[in-house]
Amino acid sequence: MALQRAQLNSRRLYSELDRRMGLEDEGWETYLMRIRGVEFNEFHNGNVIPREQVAPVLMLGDDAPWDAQRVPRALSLRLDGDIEDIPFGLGECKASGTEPPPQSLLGPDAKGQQSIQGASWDSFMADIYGKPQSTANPRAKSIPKAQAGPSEEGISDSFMADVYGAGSKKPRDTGKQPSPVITTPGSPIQAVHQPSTGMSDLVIHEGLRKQDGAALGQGIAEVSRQSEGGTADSFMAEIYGAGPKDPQKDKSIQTPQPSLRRSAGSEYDSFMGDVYGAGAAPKPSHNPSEKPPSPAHVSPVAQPTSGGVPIPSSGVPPSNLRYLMAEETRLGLIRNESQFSIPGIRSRDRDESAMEGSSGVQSGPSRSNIELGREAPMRVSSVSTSYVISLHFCRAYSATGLLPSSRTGKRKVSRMLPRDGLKKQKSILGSRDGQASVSETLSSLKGGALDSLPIDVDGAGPSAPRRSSPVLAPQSDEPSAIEDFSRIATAPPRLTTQRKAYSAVETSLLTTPGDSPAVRRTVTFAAGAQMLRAPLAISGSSTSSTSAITGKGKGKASMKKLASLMPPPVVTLRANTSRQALIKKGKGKGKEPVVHMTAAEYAQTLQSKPVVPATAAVSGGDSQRKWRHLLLKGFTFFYVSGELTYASQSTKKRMDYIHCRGGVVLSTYDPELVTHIIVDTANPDKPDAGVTLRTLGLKKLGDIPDHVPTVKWKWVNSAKVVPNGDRAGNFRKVADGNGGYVTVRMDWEFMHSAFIARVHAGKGFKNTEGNEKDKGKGKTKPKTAAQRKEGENSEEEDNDSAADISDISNFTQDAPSPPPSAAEPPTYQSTSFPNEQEICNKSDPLGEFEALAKAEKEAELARERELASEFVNADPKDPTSIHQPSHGTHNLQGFLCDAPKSNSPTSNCPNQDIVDKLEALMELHRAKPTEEDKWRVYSYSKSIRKLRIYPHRITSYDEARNIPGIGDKTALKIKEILETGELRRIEIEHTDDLDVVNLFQGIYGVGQHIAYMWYSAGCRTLDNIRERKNGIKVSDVQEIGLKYYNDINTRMPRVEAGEIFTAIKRIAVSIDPHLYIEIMGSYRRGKVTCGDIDILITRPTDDGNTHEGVLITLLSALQHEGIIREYLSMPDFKDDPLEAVYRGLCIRPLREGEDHDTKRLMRRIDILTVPYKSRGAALIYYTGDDIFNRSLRLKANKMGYSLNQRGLFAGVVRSTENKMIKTCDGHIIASESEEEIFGILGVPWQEPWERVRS
DNA sequence: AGGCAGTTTTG
DNA sequence: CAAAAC
DNA sequence: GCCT
Ligand SMILES: O=c1ccn([C@H]2C[C@H](O)[C@@H](COP(=O)(O)OP(=O)(O)OP(=O)(O)O)O2)c(=O)[nH]1
Ligand SMILES: [Mg+2]
Repeated sequence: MALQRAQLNSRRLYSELDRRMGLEDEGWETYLMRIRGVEFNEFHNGNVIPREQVAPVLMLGDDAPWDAQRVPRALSLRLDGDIEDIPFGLGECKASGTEPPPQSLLGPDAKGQQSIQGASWDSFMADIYGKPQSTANPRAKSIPKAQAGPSEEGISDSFMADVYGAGSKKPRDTGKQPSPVITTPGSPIQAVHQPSTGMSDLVIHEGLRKQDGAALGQGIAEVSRQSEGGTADSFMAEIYGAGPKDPQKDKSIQTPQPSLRRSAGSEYDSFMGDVYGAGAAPKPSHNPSEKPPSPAHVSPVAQPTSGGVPIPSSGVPPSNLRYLMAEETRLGLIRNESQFSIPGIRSRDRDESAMEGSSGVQSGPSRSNIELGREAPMRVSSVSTSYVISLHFCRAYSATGLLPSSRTGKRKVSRMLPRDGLKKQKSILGSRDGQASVSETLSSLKGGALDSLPIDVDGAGPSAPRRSSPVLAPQSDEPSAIEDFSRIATAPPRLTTQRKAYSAVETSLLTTPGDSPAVRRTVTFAAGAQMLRAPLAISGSSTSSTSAITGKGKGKASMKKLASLMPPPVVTLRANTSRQALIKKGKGKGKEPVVHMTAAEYAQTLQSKPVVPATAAVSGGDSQRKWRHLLLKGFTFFYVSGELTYASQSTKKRMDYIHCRGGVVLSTYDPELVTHIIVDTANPDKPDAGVTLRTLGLKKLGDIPDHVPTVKWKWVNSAKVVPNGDRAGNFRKVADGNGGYVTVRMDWEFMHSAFIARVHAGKGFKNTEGNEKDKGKGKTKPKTAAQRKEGENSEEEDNDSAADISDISNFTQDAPSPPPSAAEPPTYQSTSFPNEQEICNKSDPLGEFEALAKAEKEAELARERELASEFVNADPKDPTSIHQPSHGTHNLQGFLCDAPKSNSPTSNCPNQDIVDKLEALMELHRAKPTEEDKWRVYSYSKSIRKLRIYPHRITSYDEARNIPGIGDKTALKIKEILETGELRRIEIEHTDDLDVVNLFQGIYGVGQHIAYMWYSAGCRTLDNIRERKNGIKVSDVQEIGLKYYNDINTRMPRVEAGEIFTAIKRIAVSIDPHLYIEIMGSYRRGKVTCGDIDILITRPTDDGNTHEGVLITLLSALQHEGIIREYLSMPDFKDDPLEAVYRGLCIRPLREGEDHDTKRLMRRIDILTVPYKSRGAALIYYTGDDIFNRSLRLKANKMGYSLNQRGLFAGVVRSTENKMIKTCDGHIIASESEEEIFGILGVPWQEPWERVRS
C-alpha cells in the first residue's frame, strides 16, 4: 500500500518534472562526448600520491573553440542522448535508481566496477527535498500546484509531499527513474541529464584555464554528432581503448558501496548466481544484445606517451570539437596490478525497458538513438594509478522549460541557450524565434568576453559547423551558450524560471604507463532536478537557514525578516550611502598609526574604506579568499565590545574583519538597520548582558527586536564559501557582482547565541506565529547524555563474566575470535601481547607510557618507512604477507587500535581529579551543536585516555604538555586544576540551556540540533515536548523515544541481553538452520551491561542458498512472539537483498515463574544482516568499540586503504570536496575474516574484549 | 588550514 | 541533504 | 582541541 502510494507519487513527480522542464516532447540531436586522449606522465607504483602532489588538470582540446587562455564565458551545450551514452555517462546512475538496481547494472561479465555511488536517486530526491528546505519550510511554503508552463510558483506542497514520499520509498517503487541530474557543487562545469528524454546538457563556467591542464596531461573532449546508432561503439571502443574485455582474469574492481556481490569478480560469480538465482531478480547480466564490441569498432586507444598528447585513433569520425572539461584529477591507489575489466558503456535499454514496462511509466519520447545495450569493455592491465577526472555538464532551463528547440522533422536539434540573465531568457522565450532573442541577449552581455567564444551551439562550432538549424544558434562570434545560473537563481522574482540543477559526472581514468588507458565512470554526486522560481531562489538563499526553523516564509513578518537578511537590500545601501559622505572626510584616517578612536568612530571610519575584492592573482584559486569580500555581505552589525573608551586593537581588528568581508558595522545602534548584534565583551565565553544593554541603551534583552540575534564573535567567524549548489546547513547566496553568486554558509545563530534568553532570535527556530516551524529534519540520535549517565553507573563493568557467551553463539567458528570463554576472561593475559608485556615489565610505568607515546608519534612520521611486516599475533601463513608486499605497505604503528589496551589499572589513576574535570567539560561540549564542539570532544577524549594511563601525578604545565595529545589549552586547564582544584571553564560552558538540552538529547532521535531548536522554541521539559509546546515537531521515532525515555536510557544487565539473544537465535535458526547469528557490540566485548543488543546475521552460501528474506521473516516472527515491540527503522534492501539493518525495541522473554505482569524494560535492539563474504569486516565493525573502529579505519586510511563494514579496500579515492563522496571505489582486498583484515593492517589480533578503547 | 571513520535511515 | 544513529 |  505504502509502496503503491509511493509509486504513484514518484510517478507523478517524474511526469511533473518532465512536464515542467518541457522535456516530454523534446528530441535532440545526438552528440557524443569523448576524450580524445589522455596522457599521464606519472607512474606511481602502488603508492598513494598525496593529493598535494597532484596538479589539477584541465583538459581543453587544442582545437577547442576558443583560444583564450581561459574560458571567457560560461558555455552551455546540450547533448542529446543520455550522458550515459557518452563515455562519461550517467548510465549507472540511472540504473542505480531502478528497481533491480544492482543486477541491472552488470553485464554478465561486467564484474568491473560499478561506479555509481548510488547517489543519483537519493540525492535527487534529497535535492528536491532539500531545495525547499533550504529555501524555507518546504511544507509551509505554499506553492501552488505546479502549473503548466513556467509556473510562477515553485513546487507545491502536495508536490513536495509526493516527492517526499517517493523519496523515502526510493527506487524500488518506480520503474522509471528520475532524471539523474548530477551535480558537483561549485564546479565550473556542470551537467544535467534527463533520462526520460535522454538529453544531457553541459555548461562550462568561465574561468577555467587551458594551462591548468598542463601538469598531468591533456585530453580533449569532443562532441560529435552521432549519426545514428552504432557509432557509439567505435566511439567507445576508442575511448576505452581495449578490445573486448578479457574475461579471464577479472580481478574486478570492487565496489564497496553497492554490495560486494555485485562488485565481485569471478570468484563471486557463483555467489551471485546463488543470490540472484534464488529466484530473485533476474540476473541482469545478460543483455541478449550484449556482445563484445565488434572488433571493427575497436580501435586502439591513444597510447599515453610520456610526452605528447595522444591523438585520437583513427577510425574516429572527425569530430567537431566542442568543449571539454575536466575539473581536476586525483590519483588513487590501485593495488592489484593485474587487469581490471571495466564495463564500458553499458546498456541499459534492456533493463530499462523492462522496468518501464512494469512500471507503466512512459519514458520520454525521445530515447537516444544511440545504440544501447552494448558494453564497451576495456581492460587495463597493470593498473597502478587511477586518475579521476570530473566532468560536469549542465543544462539550462528557461521559463518554458528547456531551451527552446525546434524540431526538424524527425530530427531534433540540439541547442544551446545563450543567456545572460533572466530578462534575456525571458525575451528569448517570448519570441519563439531564438535568434532575435539571442542577439538581444548578447548585446546585453557585458561584452568583451564573448569574442573568443565562438561557441556555436548547435554544433556549428568553429571546427565543424554542423548543425543546420540551431534555433538559437548564435552566430559565430556570439557565445551562444552562455549560461549563468547564478543569475537565474537570484533573478528578480517575477521572472520565473525553471532551473534544472546541475549534474556532474566523474570519470576516472585508469591507466598505466605504456598501457591503455581505461575510463571508468563514476558518478559522484547527484543532485536533483529542481524547479525554482526566482522568488524562491532569492528568499531561499537568504533565509534558508531560517526557513527550516521559522516556518512559513510568507507572512509579512517573515518578509520583513527576509528583507533584512537579503544581501542587496536597502539596509545596506542606506548604511553605505549615509556614510559615503562622512567617509570622504574620514578617509585618510583609517590608515594612520595610532589614532585613538571609540568603537563608534572607528566603525564610521571603516565606511570610507572600500571593500576590496581579492586580487586577480587570487581569483583563480582559493575561493575562500577570492570571495572573502562577500562573506558577510548583506549583514549589518552592531558591535558591542564593552569598551568604555577607545576601541581596542582587537575591536578594530574585528571591525576590519567584518568590513573586508562585506559586512557593515554600524556606529550607532539602530534597530531598524541592524541585522545582528555582536556581543564581544571581555570574556568571550560569558557575554555580558549588562554591558550590552548599556551599550545599546536598552533596559532589558527583551527590548532587542526578535529578529535581531545577539551572537558571539564565533558566529561571525563561521562564514565560509561553499560550492554553489551546496545547500547544507545555514547557507545563503550572495551576488558576486558579476552576475553570479557564491554560496556562503555560516553556523546557525542559535549556536552562538550570546544570551540563552535570546537563542530564539533571528534565524534559528520558531517564529512567533507559533505555527509549524521546523521542517522537522532530525531523526535519530546517538548516545545521549542521559544514556551515558545511566550507563556510567554500571558501566564500569568490563571483564567479568563473558563466560556465558560461548553457548550462545555459534558464529564463532568463522569468527576468528572465539567468544571470551571461561578460559580467557577479559583479564589481560600476557599471551595476547607478549611484546607489550615485556616492555611493561621491564620498564617502569613511565617508561612504558613514554614508549607508547613515542610509538604513536613515530607512527605518524614514519609513513614512509617500510618495515618488515611483523605482526605480533598475526598468523604467519595468513594472506597478510601476500597483501602487504603487493602494496608496498608500510607497517604503521602507534594507532590506538594497535595497542591492545593499556594495562594500567584504571582504578587508581594518579590524575583522577584532572580526568574527572576534563571529562565533565567534554560532556558539556558533547551536547553542543557545532562541529567545533564535536572535535573538541574528540580531542578531549584522547587527552583523557592519555591521562588515565599516565602513571604519575602530573605536577606541571610542562609535564602535561609533553604528553602527546595534550596541547597548550589542555595543559593550561590541567595547570589550573593543579593550582586551584577547580576548572572555571566548566562553569562557563555549563550554561543554563545545557541541562535541558541534555534532557532532550536523551530522547532517541534527538540530537544536538533538535535539542537546541526545541530549547530555543521555549521547551524546557519532556512534557513540553509531549504537548508539542510552541508547535515543535516530533518525529515518529522521537515519539517512541519519548515514550520509553527511561527504558531506552537504561543499560541492561549482560544476562538479559543474553536471554533476549538466545530467544531470537532460537527463532532464527528455526527459520533457517544454516544461519549464522551472533550477538555483537558491547556484549561480544564482554561488557557486564549492554546499552542495546546488536545482532549480526549472515549465512554461508556453499549450499546455494542465502539468507535473503530471513530478516523480514524473523522480524515478523519476533513480533508475534512478543519480543519485538517497536520499529525505529526498517530495513531497506536497496541494493542488496542480503544487507540490511533493523532497529527497534524489544522485551526480554519471561523467565520461569514470571507472569505478564512482571515489569520488564523495553530494550533497544539492532539486527544487521550482511553477505557472507563481508562477515569478517562486519564482525570487526559490529564488535567495536566505536573508538577502536575509528582508529582502525584511520590506520587503514593512512595506509592507503579504506575500511568499512563490508571490507578493506584499496584504491579508494574520495572527493576532497565532500569526503563522503568516492570518486573511485577502489577494490576489495579482504573482508571474509577479521584476522585477515587485522593482518593486512598490521594490527595485532585482539579478542573482542581487548578492543575496548573508550 | 585541514583532518579527525565510514556508513544507513528518516524526513 | 542534514541529522541522528550505529 | 590537537596534530601535521
Ligand atoms: O559510531 C559508531 C557506533 C557504533 N559502531 C559500531 C561499534 C559498536 O560496537 C557497534 C554497536 O554499536 P552500539 O551503539 O550498540 O555500541 P556498543 O559497543 O554495543 O555499546 P552499547 O553497550 O552502548 O550498545 O557498532 C561504530 O562503528 N561507530
Ligand atoms: Mg550495542
